[in-house]
Amino acid sequence: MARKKKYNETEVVEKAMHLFWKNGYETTSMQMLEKEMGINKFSIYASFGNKQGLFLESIKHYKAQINNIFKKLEESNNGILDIKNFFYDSVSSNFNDDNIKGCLVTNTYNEFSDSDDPIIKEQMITFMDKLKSLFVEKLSMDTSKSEETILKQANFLLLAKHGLAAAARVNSKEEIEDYIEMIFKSL
Amino acid sequence: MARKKKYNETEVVEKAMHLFWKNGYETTSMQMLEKEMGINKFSIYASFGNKQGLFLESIKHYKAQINNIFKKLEESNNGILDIKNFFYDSVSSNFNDDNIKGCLVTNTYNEFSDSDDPIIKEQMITFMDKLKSLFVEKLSMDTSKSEETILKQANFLLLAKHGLAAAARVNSKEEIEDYIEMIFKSL
DNA sequence: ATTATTTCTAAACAATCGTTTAGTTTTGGG
DNA sequence: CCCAAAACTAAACGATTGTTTAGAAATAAT
Repeated sequence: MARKKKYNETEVVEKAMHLFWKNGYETTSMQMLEKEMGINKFSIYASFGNKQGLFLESIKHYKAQINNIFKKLEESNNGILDIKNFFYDSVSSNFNDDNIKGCLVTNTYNEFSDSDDPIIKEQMITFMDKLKSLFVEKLSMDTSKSEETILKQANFLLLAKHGLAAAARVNSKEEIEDYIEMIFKSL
Repeated sequence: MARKKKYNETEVVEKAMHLFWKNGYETTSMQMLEKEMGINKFSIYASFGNKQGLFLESIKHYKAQINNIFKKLEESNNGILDIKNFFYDSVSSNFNDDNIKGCLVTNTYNEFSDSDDPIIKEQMITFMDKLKSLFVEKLSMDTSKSEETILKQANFLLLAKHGLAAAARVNSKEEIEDYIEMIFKSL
């Protein structure tokens, strides 16, 4: 019927994701996105509506990308050890690529902690809730633990993961690894 | 010789500090600062040069304000327990005032982690270095610990403090307190 | 080949950013 | 009293933000 797009939408979303990941939502301008994605502003708006639409699509893409880490956590059966491996897996991308800073979801959670964008906020909460219930499930494998202990430890792990993502933005690999080891010494 | 200022500089800096604390540097606009400080843009520029000057003055004010927490940590002699109390003291302001989000220095550290503003960055590094050496000093009071263990634990505590400041932005008092207790279980 | 439809280029949009400037008001010293 | 110096008000600055629009280029179906 008409002309065909010269770009692949998932490809340009991935490039946008990396930019948001590195700089955060507000700091990333449409101008930067244009350059990084290699397409015109018009095309961005045609494909994703607006900046927020592109951002939400980037987060979706991010979640899909780290889904294999989650799957590994879900499918294994070694209790706390699985969580520890999950922590290591979560930061591994930070050491392979200098352009990556922490966890995109956690970064966004921090950036919008006092904002009131309901759509973005909901994305964050569901992510965190899923993580927490996974921790509870893993910890429950140790039948000697009381329900109260499990909830406390799950909370601890969630905050520790939150802190890990923050630390991964500025600290070295060695510091991060020492940190993870220490976290699991107390459990 | 001439007219006198109608405002007190330290008073307006304190108000600016709270705004930066809550929103971060970039998100806080001169317009918001005008309103919060109760003075005109012209007066802000006359007193502090520019936005960055006002921000640096806000950080100075922040450091002076939490200096008593540092002093308490320095002057006491109960080793690790002092550090634990320091952690509690560090987040206490978050529970008294809803307008406060985490630690201003840590927030700034995160916001500018990949920026290259040398002045602001140096402010952050000196703060973190001071904290680390204080941790080392406290941990060294336990003579049974090897130097390697001390350095590892100091690193852990620094990252934990970093994570705590991040968590204090979004988590509840109970979650924070559980987190602190868990941190010190492993030491 | 023509036509309808969609993509693209490029310019412009209003709003806001940090900053500056011109002009008025206040005030203390001669 | 008067004048000079500083502090105020308020408007404007150029640059950049996210978003929209007008028109040219391209393509599939008739």
